[in-house]
Amino acid sequence: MEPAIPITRFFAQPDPALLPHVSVDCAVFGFHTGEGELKILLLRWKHLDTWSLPGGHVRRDESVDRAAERVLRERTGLDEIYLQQFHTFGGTDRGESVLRSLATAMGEEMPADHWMADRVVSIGYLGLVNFALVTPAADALSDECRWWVVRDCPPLAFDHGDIVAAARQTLRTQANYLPLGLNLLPEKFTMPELQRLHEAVLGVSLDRRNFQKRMLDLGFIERLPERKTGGAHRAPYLYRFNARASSYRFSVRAPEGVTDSRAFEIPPAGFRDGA
Amino acid sequence: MEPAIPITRFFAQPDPALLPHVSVDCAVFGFHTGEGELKILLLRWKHLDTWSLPGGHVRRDESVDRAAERVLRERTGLDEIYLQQFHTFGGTDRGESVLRSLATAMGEEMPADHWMADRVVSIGYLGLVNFALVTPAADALSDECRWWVVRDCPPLAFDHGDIVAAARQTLRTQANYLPLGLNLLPEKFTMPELQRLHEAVLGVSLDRRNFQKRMLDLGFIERLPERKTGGAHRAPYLYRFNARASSYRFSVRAPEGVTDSRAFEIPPAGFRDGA
DNA sequence: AGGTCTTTGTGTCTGTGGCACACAATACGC
DNA sequence: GCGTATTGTGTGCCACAGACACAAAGACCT
Repeated sequence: MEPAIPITRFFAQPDPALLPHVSVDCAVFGFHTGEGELKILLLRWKHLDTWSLPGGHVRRDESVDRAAERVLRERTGLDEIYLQQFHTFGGTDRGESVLRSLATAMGEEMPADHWMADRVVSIGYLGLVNFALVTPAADALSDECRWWVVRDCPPLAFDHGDIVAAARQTLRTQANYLPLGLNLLPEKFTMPELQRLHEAVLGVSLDRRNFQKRMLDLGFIERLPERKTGGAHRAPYLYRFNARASSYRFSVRAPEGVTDSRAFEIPPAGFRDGA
Repeated sequence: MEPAIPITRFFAQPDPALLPHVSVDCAVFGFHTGEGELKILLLRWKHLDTWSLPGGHVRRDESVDRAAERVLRERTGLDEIYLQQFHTFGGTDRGESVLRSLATAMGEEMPADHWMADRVVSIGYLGLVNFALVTPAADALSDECRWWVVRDCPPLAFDHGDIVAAARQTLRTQANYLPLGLNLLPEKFTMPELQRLHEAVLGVSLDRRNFQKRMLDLGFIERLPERKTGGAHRAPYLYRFNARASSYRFSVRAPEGVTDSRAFEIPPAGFRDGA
């Protein structure tokens, strides 16, 4: 894809194509159906044993949303990804000094007033992907890009720990009203798989029977005639998300994910049709 | 408060105390109990018949949250304001050329590469204030600062129309679970006043009896022995928000307003206590 | 003073949905 | 064939939202 970029470029003069002081950071979640674990995509910095979220600066010719899409395309190989902005992190010290450590470790020079070590406001994006389709790829500043089980996340650089915590909270609140599995599961899935996904996101155990009823009542999924054979015990039916659910795929959502669809609106109390 | 700042300063060299490319815009809502109208605070640009949201650049020595607080302190005279970040607007053209029109109209010079006309990513904040306590004050670039009935909002500069629309949507989703009136109403208020506030925010009419029941069930307000006399017809009781509700006042909230309190969490489906 | 009108305070009924829990059906291993 | 684990389906209870009835209170009229 991208041509290899010389490392020195990052510690040289400002790149005129990039907008300083603004970056995007993406908390990308995937779900491993076999293990039943929620995972997150992390990068390991070159020469440092430090992990962080995939992210990067915004190009002057792209919107912030597009920047997040580009970052994720480069890290995952996927072109269409569910992405949602969820919060912007703008503290005065978000750990920019990590970049100095990196430069030192790489034997590079970083001027005292270097633009990348300047204060950066970071816009957090929540990404949901089909685990099986992702091919993690490191970037110019990192050695490794791989999935981590969210429960066993390593310490993260900058304030990325806070960003992950906020992303997980966003995920939890949305789990009850959104077709969460739509972007995280393969096309066909079983009810137990969907349930384990919800349990991993919410961090609680759910009643099997009530869960199934609720999922079907939401009207997002439909049962197929086929069953999943091969496993022990009774063969579960396969399900898939229907057209109603699919209308949510790939859309970068407005504030709180509630602007553009009825499904996101929490019904008001005491509502009456009369004017 | 602030010393008067010479206009030319804004069109001179970059202010080293400010962080370029990043700004905050505040959608500040108030509720006029008498009129029963939801209002929003707007500024009119000097020499132009154009209105916009109060906002400004972020200082290098303050967090983004603090910047929003500072802007609102300057515009309203209030020190403690309910503020919540709700979305970041980062399109490639958010209407920065308005600033060029302004400079021209004021007979000022604005260099082609001027820092203020450069692309800006803006972080939107939702503010809720007690209407009666606000003393609107214009800033150095505006002639006038005043309340507008939200329904009759004039066209706004930049993409501020989108920002207001997003803020109103955020308000609507939160109206059902948050002590909305806590920050918008005076200390003591009647049930009809609270209801009119909710109706103004939601844009629907609500059943009086069910509304009262619901509000009391939420446990945020308590009835006082006093009644509001003077008006015609039966004198309504006065209510006030209790300690439980007050814990939400003045906190700049985390993503989607759901991170730091149970009250913001939407209960999961199929929840069970067992591990 | 009594009647009328409007607004507020309180209660009832019903439908829906969440949640706890029971039972039948299916697939595998012995 | 039988036991065990898992899945599919149903039932009852309770809380709550929503529709609606009726009583109480204050101001104004005659």
